[in-house]
Amino acid sequence: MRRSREDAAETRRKIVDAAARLFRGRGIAGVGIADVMSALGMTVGGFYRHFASKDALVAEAIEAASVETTTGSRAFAHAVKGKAAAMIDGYLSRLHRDHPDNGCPVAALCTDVAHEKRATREVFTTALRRLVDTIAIAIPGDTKDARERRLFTAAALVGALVLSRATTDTDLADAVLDATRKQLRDV
Amino acid sequence: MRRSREDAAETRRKIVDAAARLFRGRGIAGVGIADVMSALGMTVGGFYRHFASKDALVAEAIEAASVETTTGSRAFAHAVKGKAAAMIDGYLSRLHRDHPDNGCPVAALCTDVAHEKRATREVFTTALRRLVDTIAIAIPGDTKDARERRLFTAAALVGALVLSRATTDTDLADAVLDATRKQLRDV
DNA sequence: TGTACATCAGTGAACGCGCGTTCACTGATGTAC
DNA sequence: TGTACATCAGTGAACGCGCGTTCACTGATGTAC
Repeated sequence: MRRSREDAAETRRKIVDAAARLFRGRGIAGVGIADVMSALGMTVGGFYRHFASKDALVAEAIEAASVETTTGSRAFAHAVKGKAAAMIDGYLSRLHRDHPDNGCPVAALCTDVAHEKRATREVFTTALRRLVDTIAIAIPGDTKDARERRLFTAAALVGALVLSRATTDTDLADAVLDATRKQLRDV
Repeated sequence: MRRSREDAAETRRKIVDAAARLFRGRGIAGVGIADVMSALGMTVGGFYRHFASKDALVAEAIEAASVETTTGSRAFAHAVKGKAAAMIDGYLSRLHRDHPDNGCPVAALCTDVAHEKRATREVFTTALRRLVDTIAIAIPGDTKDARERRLFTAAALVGALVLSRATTDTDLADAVLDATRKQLRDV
């Protein structure tokens, strides 16, 4: 039956939130519309009152996850002006590694997204820029070197997290995180 | 009809080669058994004379791609003793970025693999070790710092390549590659 | 060396399943008067 | 403010499609004598 506009808007928000969590945790191909809707205790049919397609949801979920993780006081967003160490430690923490569903969407979906439609990849590109902007709080400056160090830091952070998650050898997984944390601080 | 043992062995090799190329290029979920077999001009049925399942093929394809890219004179394998620059330049080249199907399987499949079966993830872990061993030709030494720099370099290389591939903004994609190349050389 | 039979690589159709999407329907909400 | 009607959020089943896997079959290859 019909729901009030506020209820409908809240349902939409809940769909995006659940999708953002599920896609990061199990990959884009690993999550179906039915999974997302049943996470809210709803059935599939209702989904298409809110979104035109799964692709549209994927794009919005990445955007939401990106904003959520880089603004406010979430996870690695503990970026302190001119102090890169705190942000690096947060991003490369075991907590962040072990909870991808709640973490950086750039790290969680970077190879998944390579095979998605252009619109989705553009949202991902915006998410990457947002990550680099967050790093800029810790590594400020308008010099060429500062800009390069931000991009370099982004690459090292994402690479280390992704490799640490993919590895079954827990010693190696921890070593990648520790080595990257230490070396990045010295740069 | 039945083929000779040599023919059969060659077919098996061709299946692994085609799979290694296709999985890297289009992702594990993006490639079906029919795609792999039709790349050889064969039909699906024959596949199961050689492999027990798609999972088994995935594992073997990753292994093959890993060996192929880290030994001999392929792509980024131009590692020169004590000279990291050549290897870094090769790995972070536009050629490598624009041809994932022929490149490092660790970079091509790092988030895909996170949602695969344990056996596949173990093969991936071996591939990561092999990448670090290749880096060890350029960055040798048994000190703690040398070991850390190898893991750090692996993270930065993989992260930069993956981000450069995922980004739609070609300026940003190139900048990530260039910045990482430059910064890694200074470490 | 030659012959009869067993083996098995590859074919092509079929099966079962899951997934994205559609649709007729329900009944509460929103709106026009 | 009250009433009659239109709207539309959500249901649950169905559709179409692609994919991994199976299977009966074919005929060349390998083997036993």
